[in-house]
Amino acid sequence: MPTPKAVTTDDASLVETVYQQVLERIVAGHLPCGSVLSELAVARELGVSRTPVHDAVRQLAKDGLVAWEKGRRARVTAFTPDDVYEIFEIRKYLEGPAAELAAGRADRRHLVPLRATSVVLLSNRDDPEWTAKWADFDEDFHRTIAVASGNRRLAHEINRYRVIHKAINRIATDPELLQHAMTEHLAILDALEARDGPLARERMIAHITTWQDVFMRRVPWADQSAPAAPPSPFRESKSAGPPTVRDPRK
Amino acid sequence: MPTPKAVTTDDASLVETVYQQVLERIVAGHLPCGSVLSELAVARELGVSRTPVHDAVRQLAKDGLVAWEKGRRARVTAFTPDDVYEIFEIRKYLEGPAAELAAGRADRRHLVPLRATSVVLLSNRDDPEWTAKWADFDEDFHRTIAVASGNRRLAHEINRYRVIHKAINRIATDPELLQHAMTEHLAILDALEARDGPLARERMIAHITTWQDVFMRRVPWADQSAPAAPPSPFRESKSAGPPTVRDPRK
DNA sequence: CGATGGGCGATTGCATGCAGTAGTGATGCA
DNA sequence: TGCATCACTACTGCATGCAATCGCCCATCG
Repeated sequence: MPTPKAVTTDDASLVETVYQQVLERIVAGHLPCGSVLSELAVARELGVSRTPVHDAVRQLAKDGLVAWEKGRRARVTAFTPDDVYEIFEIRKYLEGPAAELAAGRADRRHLVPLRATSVVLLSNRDDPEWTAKWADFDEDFHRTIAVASGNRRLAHEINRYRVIHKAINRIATDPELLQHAMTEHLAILDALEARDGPLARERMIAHITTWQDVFMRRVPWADQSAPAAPPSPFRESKSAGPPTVRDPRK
Repeated sequence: MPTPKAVTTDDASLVETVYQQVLERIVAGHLPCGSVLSELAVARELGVSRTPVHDAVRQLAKDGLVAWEKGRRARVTAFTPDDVYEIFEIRKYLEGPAAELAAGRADRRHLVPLRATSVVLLSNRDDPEWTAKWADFDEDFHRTIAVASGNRRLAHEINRYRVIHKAINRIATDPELLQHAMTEHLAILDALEARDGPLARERMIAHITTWQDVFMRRVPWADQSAPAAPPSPFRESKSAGPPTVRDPRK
């Protein structure tokens, strides 16, 4: 079969397509955390050769979503509580300043659509697809602020961590929680519109902390299928400090 | 020739080896910014096949050191002044908190060697290899603080930006400048040893700002070989804001 | 009955082939 | 003489082959 079955209506390279496909599968919960990621299996499933899959897996490894085992096998990263804590910390370091910058460079073109969408979202609270729409808005919200910061590389880094965030976010279904998050979003928007940088920063950090607490408390990874020692990149690098239980916050 | 000429005394994968080799060449100034990066040429030069080179180039692209052109050609990233500014900003966002965290978790095992090395370095100021040793120390200094932060992912990200930093750092030869940097290093060490987080953070940010200013002022990329519109990743993504000359600082 | 070693299967790393495409140089026309 | 078009070349993307390695399973031994 020289011509594969054309995974999608390709406009980009196959590698990019495979990357997106695998990423989607990880985020969606297929390819559960800790499961081995067989290049051959993925290639067969997507109807492509192993080469682009190989490349895509390496990309995912760079993103920290896939961990190389000591051999040459790749596993979907199983995030430890430490990982989750660290990821949210870094999000604060990145998105806090981004919010502050965005307040200074605030552009109506950025902010107005966000507020409009949020208003719509708050009024149609019994929409059956409300959760999905909320997720879209959340995505849009953080991405817009990142872009509005004016620092393209910062936006790029924030986006990288949003991707990771999506991979560990399987619990955001509690309506009350989402409602609370929406309140925080609006508070941040207020600060942005008022061009109050420090306030925007503070509220963004508080917002991320809220979610950090939620994730750290619910600990959904504890009762996952993963047996005992789930793999994770950035783990085996340093043989230094013991993996002590981390203090909740500074 | 089934067995290539063994680039190095390989212990890791070929891809990793090639990655390091190319990275080194970029940092060293061979493979100047803006030059096309031919997979075939690299493969021939290193005596390996195209496959591992292809993988390595993709990795470098993920790191932002290589930019894909519209076709499928890769070029060594030519950093614009905007890029350099942004990179240093992000370094502040990452290394500032890292310093603060490191102050809180400060471990003698981390700090003592740093101070020892710095003392040696300050006494042998007429060592012919002083500049090289200084660079090593600088590397060690920032990496140690990153690790001492306790946030492994943060350390990883800081390291990523150190790599980029090395790629654009071709001017750090002014002894007076290095001397000044050493002073700042010591000031940061003082704060760390005093376990004063906020002060360490502040001094780290000031330190990075110093270098940011130096890089922005000397503008070494202006008289480089690159003709006019040097390519850079993260550039063509958004068609939004005009690439206005950036304000020096916030 | 549990642990350890050997054999087998599966999978990955690297090399190479093929085809498509972009870049480049030459040539012809205005 | 300058510009546009065309053909050629070279390089990259993807597929596939080969060999090495790793994991797993079973058999044998303590």
